[in-house]
Amino acid sequence: MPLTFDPIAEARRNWRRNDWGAVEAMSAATSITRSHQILLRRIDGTLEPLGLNFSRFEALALLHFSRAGSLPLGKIGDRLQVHPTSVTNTIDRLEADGLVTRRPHPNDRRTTLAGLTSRGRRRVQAAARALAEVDFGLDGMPSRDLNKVDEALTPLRRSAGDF
Amino acid sequence: MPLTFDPIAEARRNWRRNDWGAVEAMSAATSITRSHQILLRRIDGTLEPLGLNFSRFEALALLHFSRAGSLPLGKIGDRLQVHPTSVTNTIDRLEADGLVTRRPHPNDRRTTLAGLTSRGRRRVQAAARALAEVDFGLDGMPSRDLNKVDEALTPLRRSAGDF
DNA sequence: CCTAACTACTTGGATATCCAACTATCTGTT
DNA sequence: AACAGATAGTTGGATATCCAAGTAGTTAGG
Repeated sequence: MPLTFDPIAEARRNWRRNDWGAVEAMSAATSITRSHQILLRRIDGTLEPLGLNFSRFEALALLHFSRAGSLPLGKIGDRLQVHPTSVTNTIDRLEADGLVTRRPHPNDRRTTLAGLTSRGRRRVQAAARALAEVDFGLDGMPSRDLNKVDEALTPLRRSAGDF
Repeated sequence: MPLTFDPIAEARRNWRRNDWGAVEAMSAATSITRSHQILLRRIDGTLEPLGLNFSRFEALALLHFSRAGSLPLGKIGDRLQVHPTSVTNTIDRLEADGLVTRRPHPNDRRTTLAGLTSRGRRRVQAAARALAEVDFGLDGMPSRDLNKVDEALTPLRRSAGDF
């Protein structure tokens, strides 16, 4: 059941009334949290018929973009900013679905390479088409606003040491 | 290990090179996803010494703002936009920590009310102070940018039927 | 009334994420 | 050469979320 008021506007009023401070930051953080929730649901919904979710898609896309079509698991974690155990889990699932294969690194026996199968390559391309089709769940947002979001969030990502 | 380049800028180049389309939307969606990840980690880190996470804090704050200091579980789920089972889980934990209590609704025996204990009320106020202290993980972001994010994301939330 | 449809919450099962600890391997210093 | 410390990945344990299904209670139509 949809609300009849903007819950974030309401939260702003409540924070102000209680003198809890940092109203702008609270509001922005809550907006981001809720937007992420909306987007993730739409994106995962789009990918679900393809047997993927956003995490697995991101991993496949990364492999697709790589020269050799394969990368060390650690590299994947660095790029996607997720914990090594999450990479293990993601690649486990992709491997079980026949979309990637694990292979030992030729020079470093600690390292495992994940490589796209041809099935995986076809799948990630289909998934990219599907996501573009629905504008990543952002259809309806003018590209001016998309850029505003992007620009405004770049300093946050930089402050987290992303690059 | 921090990257030496912006992974989203890199993704934009890759999407463009592969003609995958919807570059602006991909970029914004990825920014939001990553920003959410950063914020949630900072916020949960701030709340952890208080025995809370963001979800539990949000539930407590909602109860604090309510007239009676108590709300039906379903109402909490509507406001926080989470699944009923998540509310059950959240309230279970808060109740185990002695911050809320469950009480039957006086008129509708299907309904359970969650109510703040005095411990819970003190806790949520301390948590709000802690979060304001660190500007919700957004410290360093100029409030102009905070407002830009907020404004730009409002149509997305509206499109999801939030209000 | 009484039954069918709806609503509120919980339980059980699946998935995704993180952390701590472990194994295996590599590297740099002595 | 040998060992201490770093690095790569996995396993086990904890938590949070969702969905499907179940239980209990309420409401509205015949």
